[in-house]
Amino acid sequence: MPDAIPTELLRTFIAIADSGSFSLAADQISRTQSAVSMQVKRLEELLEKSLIHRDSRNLKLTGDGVTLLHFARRILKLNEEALSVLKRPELKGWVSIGLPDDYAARFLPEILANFSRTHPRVQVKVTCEPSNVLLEKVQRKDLDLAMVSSPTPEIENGILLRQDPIVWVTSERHCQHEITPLPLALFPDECYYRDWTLSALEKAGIEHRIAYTSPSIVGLQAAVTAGLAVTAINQSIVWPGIRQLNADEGFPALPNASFLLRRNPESDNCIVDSLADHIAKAFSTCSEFGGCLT
Amino acid sequence: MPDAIPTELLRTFIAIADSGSFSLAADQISRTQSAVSMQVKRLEELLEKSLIHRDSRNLKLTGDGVTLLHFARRILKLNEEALSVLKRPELKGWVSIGLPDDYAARFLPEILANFSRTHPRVQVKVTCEPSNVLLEKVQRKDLDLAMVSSPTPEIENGILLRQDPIVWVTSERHCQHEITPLPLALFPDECYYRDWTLSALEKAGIEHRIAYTSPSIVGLQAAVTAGLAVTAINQSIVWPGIRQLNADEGFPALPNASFLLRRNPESDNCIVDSLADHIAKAFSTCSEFGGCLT
DNA sequence: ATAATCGATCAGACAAACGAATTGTTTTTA
DNA sequence: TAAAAACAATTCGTTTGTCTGATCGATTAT
Repeated sequence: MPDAIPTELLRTFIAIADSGSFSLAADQISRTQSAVSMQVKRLEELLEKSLIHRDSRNLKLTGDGVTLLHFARRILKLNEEALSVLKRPELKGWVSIGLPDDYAARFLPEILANFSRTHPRVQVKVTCEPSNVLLEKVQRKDLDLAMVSSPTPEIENGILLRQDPIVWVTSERHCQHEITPLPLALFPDECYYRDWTLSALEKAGIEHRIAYTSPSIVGLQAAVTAGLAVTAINQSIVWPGIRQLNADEGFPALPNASFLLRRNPESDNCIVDSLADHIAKAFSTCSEFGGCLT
Repeated sequence: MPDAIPTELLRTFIAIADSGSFSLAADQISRTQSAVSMQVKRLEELLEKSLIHRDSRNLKLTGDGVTLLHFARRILKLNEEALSVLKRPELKGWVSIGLPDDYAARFLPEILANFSRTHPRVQVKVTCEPSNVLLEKVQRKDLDLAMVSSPTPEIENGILLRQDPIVWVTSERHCQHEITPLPLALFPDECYYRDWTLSALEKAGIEHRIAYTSPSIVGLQAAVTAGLAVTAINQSIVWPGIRQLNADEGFPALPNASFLLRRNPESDNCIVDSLADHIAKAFSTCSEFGGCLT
């Protein structure tokens, strides 16, 4: 049942670590030197550890001190972030974003829920199209933002959200992947994956046939889950009822894809900034999306 | 220049959100109801926002309240973690870990630095071998832990540290990757990659020759950086002076690999736990390793 | 040797926060 | 419908904690 560490004490501790002196830290936090000294004492008593080694002239953090400093910085950073989020003025307006429907189903609900909670007056227009169509729309300035799958991890005005390998998947309860010729469920035309999938199979010399096509992921999901065909999808959208096929089951490797956020440089208003930041942060910090929550 | 939010207020706020009542929250934090009420008032004045909507009978968080609650939980979690880390008893003893030398160079310095700071009395024995050799050593109980590259993301007694695609790399300043036959730098024998690399090239019908072999990654680094050959390595150990080759440059896709931490179930002492936790946490929270810092 | 700097410590002052009691409102029970 | 109970807001008096300012001892620079 440990007590919580008061934020003030941590702030002071950081000031000391940064300035290397109690007196300078005192200036920094607008307190007297004696106040700083007493705060350190309180902190050390609370943790029952020596944190700062006071030898003649120079201060030095102990091992525990260094450990605490890491935590202190993270805690204060969160604290400041909370304040800046809560203090920022309310945004009003709209922003347009596009992403493939498979990704939309997987990521959009959480992203939009959180975003619209912090920005209730912002309207988000969502467009679902294949990645290449979306990129064209961004070029033509029909979209502010696009979340796209790409064969390269870097594109102009784009930031990497996550590595997203393409994997073979089959039904959990069927063995379609052992049938010859291999029955495939594919997108019709525009999609990279179609080409990648087919050429990978050809190079590997695996006989196959296109058993099912659908312009939307929902169709492919149905076909694969029902055991009509196998397909290749981004790993991040693997859904319940299917399983990933490993290299040792004889399937050829597929290119590594990346999931990117592409920004229209023309639309430089703060609402677009805000949504772009929100998405980037979601992917770097949310465990659901492959990051971590801390 | 925002003030910091006192930890106490956040703790109270969480208690209210969890219990749904000021009075219950008061019990939970061992204060009176009036104290809770006043703390909420202080919090709302500090943030200049209404946080809790008091309508008849039921409390409900406002949008800002929900936002704050997220931050509050994260901050308090960090706070508790800091306390538990600093309060835990000092461990003494040793633990053995193995990992391929390329990963060792990339990840071990930071991991060991942090670990030995928090556990100065623990000695870590490090062994560098190819992944398959390490797995054998874990079987034979010669190692407590092993960090290995694997073609599958799941193995017995193992946890996934990160997806780690295998990628083609060439010198930043040379064009070895355009030469026919393609000059390769490879590990001698034991390594998966050697087989994967060669068979991928054969399937793709790309003429190649082994121009250079080395049992250690240092040798491959030298050969590739100097522009003597190209090779395939895990993406996470890409080093300065080389660049990744993309699918559109005609190179065949390679299997997706995973970077795993394998544990010897026999060695169940708390020192091993401690190092294993430390490594897992480093990969899930440290941006250097592909996670995030928060 | 003297002055200056630094952190620890003490005493007094002040303000912040608390507990207990009270009020007003709403919901539940009789 | 009245009474009781539950809940949060508020007030008041008190305590507690934290700050300032002064002083002390130790170390270093002049």
